[in-house]
Amino acid sequence: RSVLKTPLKQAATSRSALTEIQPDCQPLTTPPKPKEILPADPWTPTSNLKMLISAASPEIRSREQRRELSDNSREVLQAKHCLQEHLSGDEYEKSQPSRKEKSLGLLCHKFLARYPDYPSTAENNYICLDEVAEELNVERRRIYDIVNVLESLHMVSRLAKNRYAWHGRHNLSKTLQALKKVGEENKYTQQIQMIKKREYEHEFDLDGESNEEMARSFGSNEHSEMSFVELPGMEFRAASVNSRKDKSLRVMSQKFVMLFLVSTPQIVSLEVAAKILIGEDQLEDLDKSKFKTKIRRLYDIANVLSSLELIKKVHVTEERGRKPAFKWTGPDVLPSVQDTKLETTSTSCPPPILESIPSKEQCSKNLFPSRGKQNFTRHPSLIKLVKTIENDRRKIQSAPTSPVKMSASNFVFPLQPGTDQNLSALPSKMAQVPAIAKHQLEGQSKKAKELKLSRSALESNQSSPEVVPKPEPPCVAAPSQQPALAQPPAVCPPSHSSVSPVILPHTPAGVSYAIYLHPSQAHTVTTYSPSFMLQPLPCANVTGIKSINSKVLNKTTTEEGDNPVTTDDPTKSLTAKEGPPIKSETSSQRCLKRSQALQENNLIKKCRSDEESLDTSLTFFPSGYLIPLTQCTHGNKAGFSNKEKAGICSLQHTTYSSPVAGVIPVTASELKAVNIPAFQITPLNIMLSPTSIAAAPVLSNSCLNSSNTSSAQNPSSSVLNFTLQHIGLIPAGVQVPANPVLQHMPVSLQPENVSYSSENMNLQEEKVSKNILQLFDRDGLSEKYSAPSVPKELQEPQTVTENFFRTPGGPNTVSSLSANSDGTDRISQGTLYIPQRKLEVSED
DNA sequence: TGATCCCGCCAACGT
DNA sequence: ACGTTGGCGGGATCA
Repeated sequence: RSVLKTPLKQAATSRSALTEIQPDCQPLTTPPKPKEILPADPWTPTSNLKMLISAASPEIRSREQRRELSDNSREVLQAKHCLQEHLSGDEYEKSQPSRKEKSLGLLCHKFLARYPDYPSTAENNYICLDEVAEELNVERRRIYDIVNVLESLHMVSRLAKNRYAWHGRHNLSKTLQALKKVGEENKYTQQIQMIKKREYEHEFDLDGESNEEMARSFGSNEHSEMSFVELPGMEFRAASVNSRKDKSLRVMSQKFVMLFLVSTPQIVSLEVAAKILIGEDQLEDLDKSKFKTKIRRLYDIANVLSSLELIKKVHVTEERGRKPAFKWTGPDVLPSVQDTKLETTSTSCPPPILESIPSKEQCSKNLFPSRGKQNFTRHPSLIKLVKTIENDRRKIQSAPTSPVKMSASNFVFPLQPGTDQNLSALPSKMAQVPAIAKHQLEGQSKKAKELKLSRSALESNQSSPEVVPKPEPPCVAAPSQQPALAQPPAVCPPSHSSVSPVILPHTPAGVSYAIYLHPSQAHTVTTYSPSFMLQPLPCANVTGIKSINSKVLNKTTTEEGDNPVTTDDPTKSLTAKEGPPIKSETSSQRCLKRSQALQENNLIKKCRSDEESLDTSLTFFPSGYLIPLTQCTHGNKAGFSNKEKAGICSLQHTTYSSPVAGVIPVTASELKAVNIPAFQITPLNIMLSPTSIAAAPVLSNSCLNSSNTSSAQNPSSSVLNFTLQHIGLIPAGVQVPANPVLQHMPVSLQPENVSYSSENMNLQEEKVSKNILQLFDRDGLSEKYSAPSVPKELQEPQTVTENFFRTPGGPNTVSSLSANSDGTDRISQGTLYIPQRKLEVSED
């Protein structure tokens, strides 16, 4: 009896079942907060279907969503109750959700249906886990599963406990690019090949040794540091302590995705994926249970990825049999390029080191220098510091974050006192700024203290702290050749104008850092630094190695056969070392340092951000995370030639030079005060907290200029400035532009959408101004203006693809697959060539 | 049966 | 001390 119940009650039921074990049902699961927002959709047997359908069409989805949101509330609640009552007695076998109805995939669909793929900045894109869980009638645990993988794709980001920000697919392409890069760096392709090869050999007999060897090579390979490609670590905080991190679903998810992006027929079997992922963690004995567990997790991930329509389940039939696998159906990840007009666009793994200016992609690639768990290595004091900071930040964040039941009101600038959004949202409200600012700044002094502390801590930690003369974070990879050139991604807190806030962890020669701006952050984040991420660029290893590898690979191919890979095999050695011995060492060290540096940077950033804004919207990126680089577009080699220039972030360069952003040449001195990150994004949308604004005066100005708006002109700005100055947030001389108007630019303005060609830029510019005008026109702004979907013209090709693949029943790739899978297919990435006997992919 | 993967215990983490 | 996250794997379902 307990079994059959209304869906709603189901949870309860199951719990009761457990009751035997656990008398108290509630206690086990975190008690659902009595949230009122009930499920917008009463669980009807068809609700799932409905959801699915709506999910299928973004338009419909959003429409529905809106509707639902609008009427959720009491009525719904009551309805629900009624429903419950009714149902309770029935024989709802049907509703008895057969397992499938409870599947993660479905749940994910429902989850996704709640949010638009491309949310406008203006909308309220917050996700409250409690609410969601309740509305979807699932335990929170399940929501975490979903959110975690979404997080790995940067589709959401955690704001505070129980709260996430929804970014939708805005960052997707960037993220994927970054992941691809990392995947390439990690040599996933090769690993995959190895595994396949191994399997192949298995067929014959070679297992034993082969395995061992595999393991060995594998191990060495990974050991090369990927162990922790913790790209995923979106969470900084967690980072500080995290222990579970490496196993995290997030990480796994990213890695999993990488596998797809890296492999040629973009099909990955669970088995292979599991092996690789396991291998990474530790090439240990391929423990059966471990393997099994891995597979389980992969299913979880696959389910949500499937819901996102990034992959789809297929079956690969090989001699051995039919193996479950997944095929990438997501957007093609372009190899970078298009944006880098000026630069060399090396598509596939260009050698970072030598590369003068890394393209955006490259940056991403560099993001995750393979490094071991060094991330965890940070100095204790740092950790502590981080924690402190983080905590502080959280507190701050959570406060303003109050539940705002805006669920229904998503859009629009909710004016909540104390929220930066308010500022940004309503220009007219600028008058309120002072008050708000004050409010927000309450903790300022405290923060300042912290900052100090943190800084000191940092310094102490730093073995050889370098003060970066220029706060500019270089987004470009520094040429490895220049050892001395460490690019300090320093972000300096403008307000304090401490010149070199960023003490760069001194990096070993050749290491450069890049700062990546998370596109999504643009809206959420305040101006500057917080939004970016410093990345160490792994320069040393890729280039040379790669070429070597390919060579080797070729060789291997030739030799390919039964012989297990022997040590002699160049491939192996390469794999293991990842380059010439000397180099490898260096590189590893670098990696380490880099990571440390990264962390430090992050810390710094955090501190700053903390200091600067109490704002909830501030988000920091953890070092380990892969963050799509918004615009590392024009690389500038020039910058690297000398140290001074080095200080300037290519990003900035880009930014400033970009028409869109409003080009404002920044002088070194200016740089001090200004911050890079704010760059182009600024024009788009920045939720500025008073503080943050203060922080990036220059930027703002640039933005304004570009938009024809002058900060100075806005009366509000003066108020703001006054306030800020008064409070001491900004130096007297500094002017903070009030450009709230700009903050809520339509999505299309997002950096990622900015095309790099001049024409496009112009286009964008136009668009921007238009938008701006619109903004001005609307006095209220209180209404959500329709979020402009990204104009096709502005979209990158991939985007199109993305859309395309969404089409139900889209092109089936079978045919294309077959092309690749014929016996001759070769691995494009230049890895071991492993004969693949007819691969048949069957879709379900 | 093997492929899937739901469910929820429970530990790490956070406050 | 309690709430939040989320690793993990038993074992139920599905195909």
